[in-house]
Amino acid sequence: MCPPETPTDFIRTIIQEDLASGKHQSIVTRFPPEPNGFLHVGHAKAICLDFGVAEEFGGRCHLRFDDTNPSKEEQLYADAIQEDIRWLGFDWGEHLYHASDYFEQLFEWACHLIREGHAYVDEQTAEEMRANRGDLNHPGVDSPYRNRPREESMDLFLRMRAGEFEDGAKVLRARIDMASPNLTMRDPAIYRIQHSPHPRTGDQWCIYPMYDFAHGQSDAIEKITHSLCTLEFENHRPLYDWFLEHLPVPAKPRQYEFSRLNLSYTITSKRKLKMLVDGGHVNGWDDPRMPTLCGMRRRGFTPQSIRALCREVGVTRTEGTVDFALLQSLLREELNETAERRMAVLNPVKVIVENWPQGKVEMVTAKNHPSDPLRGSREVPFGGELWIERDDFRIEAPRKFFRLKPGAEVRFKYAYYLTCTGYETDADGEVTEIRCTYDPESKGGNTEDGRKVKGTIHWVHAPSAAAAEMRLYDHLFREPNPEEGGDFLQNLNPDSLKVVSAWVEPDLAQWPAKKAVQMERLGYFCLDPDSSGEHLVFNRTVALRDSWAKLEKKIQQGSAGT
RNA sequence: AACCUGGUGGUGUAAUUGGUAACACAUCUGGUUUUGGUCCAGACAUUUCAGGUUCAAGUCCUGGCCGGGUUGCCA
Repeated sequence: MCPPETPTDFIRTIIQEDLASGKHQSIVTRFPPEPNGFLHVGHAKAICLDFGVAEEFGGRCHLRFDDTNPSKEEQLYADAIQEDIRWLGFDWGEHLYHASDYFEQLFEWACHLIREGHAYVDEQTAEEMRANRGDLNHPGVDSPYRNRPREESMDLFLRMRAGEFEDGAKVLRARIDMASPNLTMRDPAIYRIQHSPHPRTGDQWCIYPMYDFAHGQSDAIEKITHSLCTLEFENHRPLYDWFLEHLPVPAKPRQYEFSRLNLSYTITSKRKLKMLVDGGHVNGWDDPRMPTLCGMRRRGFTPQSIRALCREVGVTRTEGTVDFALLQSLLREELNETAERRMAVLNPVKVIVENWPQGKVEMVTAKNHPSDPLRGSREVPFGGELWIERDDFRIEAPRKFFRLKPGAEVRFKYAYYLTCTGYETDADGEVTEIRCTYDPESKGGNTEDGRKVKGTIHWVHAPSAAAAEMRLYDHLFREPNPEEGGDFLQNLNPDSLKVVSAWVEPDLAQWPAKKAVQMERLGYFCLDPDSSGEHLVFNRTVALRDSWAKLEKKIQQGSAGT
């Protein structure tokens, strides 16, 4: 067990110093999603940081929706976002806010800028603005409207609000420096005309503030002390500070940037995720293969494992890609402790026990957890007709294959030792039935003579088994970097979802939703919402480590070479 | 090419602020095991390069090299 380590990183160091120096009595952070899509693992890192530091330092964290672009935002997303944050285990208490709560104040501040000569209404088209902005190597050119009288800008801005102009006809710009080497400082647009109803303010407004004009001021209004965001906003920090300096704001929050989370085999671009959904490459935003929090939840990932991932990767300014295997490892670490064991056969082949008394069914005792006796045990039916994994039997087995093969004796876990006496095949050579004899002296899975039986396999009693659909997942992309080659859609893994018909032990027929289970030797599973009393559906959250698969591959390569 | 920014094992982080590279994942070796799981033991880097300061440099200085971001009326 790992001790409860308190993470330390450059942001926490800054906060500690600010607290120690008395710059702040307590800290306030915020998580500011735009309600235009679903949250994904990348957001989880920001959420863990924003809410995490607030918790650690006894401050608070606000949930604030950055709802400044009504043409893209919907209440549906805002609701889903709240559900996802709560699921991760964080709580904003009373502190739910919206940038739209501040529209009136923001508007006043825009007027203030105009009055001070720090903003003007531009009438250039978007194309003209772009052309006159210059580029990386050339300074921009002043707009012909840049030096118009303040009164004129004020009049126009008021009329913009009054709805006199069409979308895009005019725009309010901050008057900063068209020659700034930082492109975001070249007279950025701060208000645009958009005649679309807002989910919260309805048709009250037809002009909306841009992100840059809303974010820092919202932070100031809420007295945010540390405004944490990802690296792509670094270039915006001078503008963030510029507004705070030129406006009569009640506080001077500071922005700090950290690098976003990248996971191998995963994309976390809202736009591209949407392409996967719209293109039918996945079955919706909560498809268990999606890196969305709702998808991961459905797949069976736990909030703890995602939080553990965020703790492990830390907070820095260096950009990199975290191995997806780390998340899986953390998940297994947790589930190994918490999940009870059950048995299921995914790719069944029949076993007939020749010397088993006709029609007899015997209950054997199986532990619910291998190392935790407190989890108890259950009685599982065993008999003369069983299902085992096709893969646990070989007619001709490679060296070191410890499972069933002609003449070999293996342990049927918790039941008996069985020895393979023969098998049947169909016209294609496919094994249709395996015949065995059992040793009556081996009940429970051991004998008094103490003889060694290396192989142990799982099984399900055929007559009492329940049918279940098992959905087995693999990476959505076959390349660690989905962008490899330039087009992520070309790298989709055609085998990312495999659906199989399985047999499961009777107990699984009433398995509770949301409860993780380890199917012995196969992996961790959970019930899918598609499941019904009639039709069981399980998702494999993550497979167990499989060192045999590696060994076998090596054996094959070795024999191929000789 | 301008501005901003980053560079420590395969990957992600750490290193008492100048004192001789630590942790996790991954990989590989062994051992235990009624899950080829778990668990246990071990292996794997001269810190982007070149100089310099110093008794001592991943940490400081100088100069290269390489990577990322920025030219929305998106956030």
